[in-house]
Amino acid sequence: MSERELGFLRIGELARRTGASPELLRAWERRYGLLRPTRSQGGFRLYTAADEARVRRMRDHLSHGVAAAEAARLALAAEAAAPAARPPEVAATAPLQAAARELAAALDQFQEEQAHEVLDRVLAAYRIETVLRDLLIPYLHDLGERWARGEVSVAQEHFAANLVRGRLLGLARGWGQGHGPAAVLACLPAEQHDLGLLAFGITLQRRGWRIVYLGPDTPIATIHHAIGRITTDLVVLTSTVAEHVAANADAIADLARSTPVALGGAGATAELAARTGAHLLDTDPVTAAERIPTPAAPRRSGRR
Amino acid sequence: MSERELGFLRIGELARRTGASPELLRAWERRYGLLRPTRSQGGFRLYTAADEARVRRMRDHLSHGVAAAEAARLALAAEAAAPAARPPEVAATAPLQAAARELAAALDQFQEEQAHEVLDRVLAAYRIETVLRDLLIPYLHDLGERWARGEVSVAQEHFAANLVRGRLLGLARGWGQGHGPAAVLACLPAEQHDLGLLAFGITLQRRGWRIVYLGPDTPIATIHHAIGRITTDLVVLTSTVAEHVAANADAIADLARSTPVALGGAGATAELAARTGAHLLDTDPVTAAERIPTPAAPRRSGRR
Amino acid sequence: MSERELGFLRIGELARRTGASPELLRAWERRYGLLRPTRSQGGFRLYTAADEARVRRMRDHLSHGVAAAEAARLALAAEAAAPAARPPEVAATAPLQAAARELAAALDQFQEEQAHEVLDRVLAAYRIETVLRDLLIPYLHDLGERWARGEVSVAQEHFAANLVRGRLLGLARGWGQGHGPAAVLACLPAEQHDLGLLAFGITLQRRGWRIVYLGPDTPIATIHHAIGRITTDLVVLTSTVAEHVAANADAIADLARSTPVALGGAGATAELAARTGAHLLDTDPVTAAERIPTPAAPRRSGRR
DNA sequence: ATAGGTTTTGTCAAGCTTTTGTACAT
DNA sequence: ATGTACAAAAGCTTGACAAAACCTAT
Repeated sequence: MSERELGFLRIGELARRTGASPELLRAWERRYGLLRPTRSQGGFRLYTAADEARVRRMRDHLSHGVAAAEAARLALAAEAAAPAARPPEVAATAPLQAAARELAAALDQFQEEQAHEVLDRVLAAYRIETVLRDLLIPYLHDLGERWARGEVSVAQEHFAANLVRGRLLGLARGWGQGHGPAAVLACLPAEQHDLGLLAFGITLQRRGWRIVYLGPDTPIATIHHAIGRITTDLVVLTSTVAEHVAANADAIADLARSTPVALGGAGATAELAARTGAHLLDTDPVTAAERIPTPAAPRRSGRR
Repeated sequence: MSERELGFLRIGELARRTGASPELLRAWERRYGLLRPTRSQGGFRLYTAADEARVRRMRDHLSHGVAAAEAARLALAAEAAAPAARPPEVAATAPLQAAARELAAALDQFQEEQAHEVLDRVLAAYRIETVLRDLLIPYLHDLGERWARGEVSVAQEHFAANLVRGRLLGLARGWGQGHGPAAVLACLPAEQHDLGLLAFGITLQRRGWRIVYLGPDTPIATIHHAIGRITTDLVVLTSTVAEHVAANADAIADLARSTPVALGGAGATAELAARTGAHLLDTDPVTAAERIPTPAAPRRSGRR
Repeated sequence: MSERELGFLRIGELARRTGASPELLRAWERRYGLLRPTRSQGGFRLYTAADEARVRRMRDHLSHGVAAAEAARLALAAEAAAPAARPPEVAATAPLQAAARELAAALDQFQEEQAHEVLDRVLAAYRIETVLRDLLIPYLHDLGERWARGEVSVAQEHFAANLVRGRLLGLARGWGQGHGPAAVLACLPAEQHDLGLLAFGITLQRRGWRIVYLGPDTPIATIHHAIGRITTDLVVLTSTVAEHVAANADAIADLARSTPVALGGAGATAELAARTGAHLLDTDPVTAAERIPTPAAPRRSGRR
């Protein structure tokens, strides 16, 4: 199970690899449903690597004296449990919370594949905004708290954050194209946490905005430079530390005189917003983005 | 060292593991009720890991000089009853009816965002089966009736149906994976309504089945082709028009001779089911899927 | 006797280097498409180093007991994976072609999981527009042609189309929200092929539009109803059959008098577009969507 | 503990089809 | 170079068989 062996095996090769005769493999299929190969155009059985693993488990159980029918049952059952492909009725009441627990469990164990699997499933079933607001942001919040309490190592936190960042960046792809109003997004100097800002940007983009993303630790001067080159309808700045916001208050105020500025993150207080003339974002990033009004909606005609 | 023992052992292997002869194990069962094995289809005793532990305790007592009858009593007494916690079932459908009204209002107005928002909320709180049976299927039914009465335009109906289809296909993602029994799902020729069939498939998948989905307007002949490539345990065909079922009755009967076939949708009548040798699905798709028995193990052995 | 064929090998030399006879190499090309040599002026096959490597992989798989058809598939698929790992984009479509082959192989075999795996991998590496234009649309086109030639059964076609539709509808989720211009999308009456229209809609949405999707087989009259309820900037109609367009020409012309209409699909001809006063979409759906101008771009603030 | 019968499970065979490397004619 | 043909190898299905393992009852 090392590499991406997407290929199919025919029965002879499977037999050779597992040490079970073709006749026996067919009997196991017929009697216990151990294998369910697809067929070639001409009807030959085609097996996958997963099938090979299952036969191995079967043989293993047999060598331990388990009767064939039971060995097959066990070999099959191992699959229902291991890949959490099917959330086994745990917490049937709140599927999304169950998914959050699954995600946490996978990431705590450095199980990249299973984490992606959970995210794939959830993204297929829910709107992105919901996944961000009700799954990923609470998860990241919880992760941060567990890290603060020492329940999670730096390695686990980094692993999880980077995996989530990768997914968010994937969702963000192409967010700068289109014709809507444009927002410039940046973390204030010294601020490294950009996941909330990414969620904000994704939500905003899905409401018709174009996003110019400057990311963590951005000097205010850089923002001036960006604004000079792009018609900008909104600048969004975030920081988790109020002191860092305060340290940049004058520059922010200066910026806010020429362009609408919104201030978010745990370090953004009402007092600082008032002082800088910025708009305060005081809810979760998704809700905050949904509340941003669209500037000067174009009046369209139905008549031509 | 622990989960391998989830399987059953036959008497020979139990004897080998515990050092007690099969005859002795049977005698202990008969005389002291030490063991209460389940039986295989053919009558073989099947023991669990708990049985193995009990035999070990028995032998242990015996080696300490305790008389057999007393040893058995002790070995049995050691077992304490561990009551299993039962997950509470949430079943209040009143909020779902409210959600159905919200959904209808949103879709009637071509409000995609609100419709998705309702569905996200409901899916986050209820089991998928519940959402399908108590929200979406009633909603679609109602939509159809309003369309027939001319209260809803084709545009509204198309818009709503396509949005719901998108959500259902999202929930369906990955339903072909796994190693459970496989069902091939298709609408009969000329039939375009596949939403009920999607709901059926999603429910069936969550009960361990694999789904191969062929969708609307599928010629019967092509199902033979699919079956030739996939080990198929069930074929499900639906149509809303009895005449369309009747027009294909011979082909369905032919199919039913080689594979179990179930017939659903408003066009599936008891008479047609009897005529074609198909199983009739005469409830809502979710309930119908829940009633499909899982083929425990392919019991196709050639006994005579 | 010949020009210097820089870096190219002829079949004899390739045979000598790889140990496969020329006849065998030709058979592999014919049966599995393993090689696609360019030709010399006189018709000789000219192979590259990549071809040689591919033959080596093929032989390697064969020596491991993999059947020839599978060995070829793997040898080809290896090309899809390797370059995809590298930083992406820049219109290198060769890996996408390989991915298309992988996708075709998976879907032909009703392998849902592997098909999703290919799509996940590609979507993680490329822009959606690129995946649509260079992978999915060519794939669907090819699928249609193979179906017409009888190389693919209706079951395979249905299965593939429904899986792709599920992915597209997933990508489309939320396309009706936001504040951009709105487009109403529909297939003309009798038209069931909506995948191209979905691709069109997704592209348009990513450029800032809002989409109202009515889907297959939509009566023109009902579009009026939708337009009456939504401020509509564009109506897009498609059909693969010119006769169906012609049959609705008057209604389309009527519609086009009050709202901009674009006409796409294989059934949309310049003549019909001219007759109905509709705009002709005569490229692939993605390119067509990218060429749609945004109506009356709002002049945004950013006072300077 | 033994006898007599049943179930389970690995193996085999007959008759036919598909796959695949190689050969040959044009 | 192309296309067709061919035959060996590998597979398929159905049906059957026998040894091992297990049953009950005496």
